[in-house]
Amino acid sequence: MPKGIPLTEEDQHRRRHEIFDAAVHLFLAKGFSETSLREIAAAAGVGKSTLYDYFPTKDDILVSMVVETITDLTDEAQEIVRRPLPAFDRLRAIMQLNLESVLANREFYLKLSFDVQRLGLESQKRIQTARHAYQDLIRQLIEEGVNEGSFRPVNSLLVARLLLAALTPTVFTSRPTGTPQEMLDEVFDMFLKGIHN
Amino acid sequence: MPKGIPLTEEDQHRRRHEIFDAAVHLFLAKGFSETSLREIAAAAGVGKSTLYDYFPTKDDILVSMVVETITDLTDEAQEIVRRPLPAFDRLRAIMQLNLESVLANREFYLKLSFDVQRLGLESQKRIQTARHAYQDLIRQLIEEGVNEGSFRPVNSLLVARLLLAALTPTVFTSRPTGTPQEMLDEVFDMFLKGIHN
DNA sequence: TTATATAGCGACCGCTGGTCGCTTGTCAAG
DNA sequence: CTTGACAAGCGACCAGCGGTCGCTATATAA
Repeated sequence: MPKGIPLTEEDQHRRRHEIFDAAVHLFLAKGFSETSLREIAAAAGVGKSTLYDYFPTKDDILVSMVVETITDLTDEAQEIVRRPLPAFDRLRAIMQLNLESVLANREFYLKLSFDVQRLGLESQKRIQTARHAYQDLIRQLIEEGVNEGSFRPVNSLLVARLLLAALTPTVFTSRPTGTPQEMLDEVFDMFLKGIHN
Repeated sequence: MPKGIPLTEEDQHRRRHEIFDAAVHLFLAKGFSETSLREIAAAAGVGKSTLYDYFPTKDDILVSMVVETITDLTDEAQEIVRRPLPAFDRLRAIMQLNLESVLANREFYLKLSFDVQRLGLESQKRIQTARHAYQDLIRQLIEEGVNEGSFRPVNSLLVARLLLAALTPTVFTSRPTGTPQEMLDEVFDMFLKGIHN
């Protein structure tokens, strides 16, 4: 409905979120590139070009979605980091949280995480920033563990990235070796003790 | 050039390879989805629909490329497996080989490995088969190590997948902690000894 | 000479993400 | 009350995509 009166900022946000939700729903159900802007517009109950009043490109909707997901996870992890527990237990708890997040966002990881990789440079940077914040949380935790003396003096950033890189492909495999929980336990055990005798 | 005489099987293969090479070249230079069939046809010096006489779809060209890459790597790894060395040394050599392959196919991993994830089910299966063969090589090596007593009794398939899953994201990161070789060494060390004190 | 089969092609199809100029509706100024 | 400016929304339109189809040209076989 065309209106002559400018939308309040709150209205704009609400509208934007309506479109966002419709898009996310479709992305998760059908995948990113299989969802057309025409479908998003129809689902959100607006015209196609109205989308462009709220998001500069289709990619941008995906970027917002990814950043939001990572940011939410980071916030929850931050809470764990603050607990008065040994680094080891907190690291364990964060990995558990991450597993649960991955499982809860199963469709996202299966259907959309790859689309993220082919976004433009600027989009990548926005996502990278969010991801680095999360990585740094874990990195810092590992450093605490090293200082506590409970971890060997490892390269904390590399280990943080390894841990995170291990989780998704471990859980979403065509040849699982157990339940996701069991696999996480094994992975964590591996990271702690290594495979060497 | 239209001809009434059927191509010999060898001619067909040669033609197919011309198209394949042109496509691979463009894929690596520009990316998969940024390369159009019209460009491939032009580069190969044939008409657009002639492509379809040699490849059923655009995706299929990518699948062939991926399978070929994995198969080549598997063959080289197979050679290492056969060496009369302790499992540990052979595992190390294979990881080194893998690193070199990843670095040699840098463009492929950076630009194309994500496109692979959104191929159709049938394409995925063809690639999976090739990848599983490679995984199983490493899995078997780890089992040998376990039997030798040099490795703890770990879940060999899970560890094989972890090793492979760790390599690419470790080497191709926006925050490297050293040269690829140094990072591989650290990763390998981590897998062997773990982070625990 | 005719019939048949092959190799190759480009016009064409439905679809995509993105753009542009038009319409509609409201407020502010004269 | 009229008019002008402007916000908001829209759908026709664009170039380009992967893929299809029916036609042409050519060579062999009968």
